[in-house]
Amino acid sequence: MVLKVRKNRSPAPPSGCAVSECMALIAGAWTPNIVWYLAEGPRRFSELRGDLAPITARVLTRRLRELETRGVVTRRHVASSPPSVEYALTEIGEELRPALRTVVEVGLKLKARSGQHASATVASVRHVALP
Amino acid sequence: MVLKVRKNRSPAPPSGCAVSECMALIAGAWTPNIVWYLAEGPRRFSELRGDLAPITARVLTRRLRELETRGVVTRRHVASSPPSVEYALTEIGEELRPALRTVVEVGLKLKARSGQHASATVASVRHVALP
DNA sequence: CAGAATCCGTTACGATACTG
DNA sequence: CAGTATCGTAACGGATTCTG
Repeated sequence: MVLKVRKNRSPAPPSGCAVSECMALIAGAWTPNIVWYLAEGPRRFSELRGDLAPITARVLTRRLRELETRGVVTRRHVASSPPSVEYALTEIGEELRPALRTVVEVGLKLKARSGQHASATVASVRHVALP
Repeated sequence: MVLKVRKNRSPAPPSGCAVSECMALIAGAWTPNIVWYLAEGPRRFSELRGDLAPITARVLTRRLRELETRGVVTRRHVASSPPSVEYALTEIGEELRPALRTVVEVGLKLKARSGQHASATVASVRHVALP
């Protein structure tokens, strides 16, 4: 399951806007998903790759680096064999959880009530374990 | 002030993901801002254009149509002179407010503590009236 | 006023191959 | 395992022009 935020690209985005820059935290098709999975605890790179199904290493790396730069996640080398890297939410990063939860709840609500194949839709909602 | 969610484009995004589709609600560089401003009450097209500063009519229209389709906002023709169109959040759309508020709060927190030009940054935060 | 239509630059993301 | 390098594509958004 993926927590994608689609279509948020902005080639020449509006600047000088405080709120915009805040939303940039969860910008990217995969970013919210990454936060979502990290909310369940620290996780290694390869584990995240597995969680996020078809994501490519390239994208995952980029998003994690960005989140690290912004202070949302931490990156830690683990001296195991083979060596791995562990990512975790920072204290402030954790605060994004309720926000994501809310958006997902609203999304599910809208999905359910947009009638038609509502039942089918709801049925197709795989384990959306709200953290 | 703009509430942009940047970099969320996805030319060939991961599909079949419930959570992804939920986050798609606030996808787009301007979408969160639109919701943000509509949270203060119904608003006409031209008013939103003014609120969202440099946004183009084309983009605003697209995002509003999308939000309308998803059931986040309503569109209503007003028979005034000149005629105008009024947009408003739906009941469910209103529920996105706390989520946006949270993200903005976290963003401001991170911005403030990422040191360096922190004071300058904080000072430059114009009226971020959390609705 | 509220938009639709066109053209176009930018870039997030995917796919693939390669490295320490 | 955890990336990095290159290439190609889709679509977001900006600018401009035109219409009901």
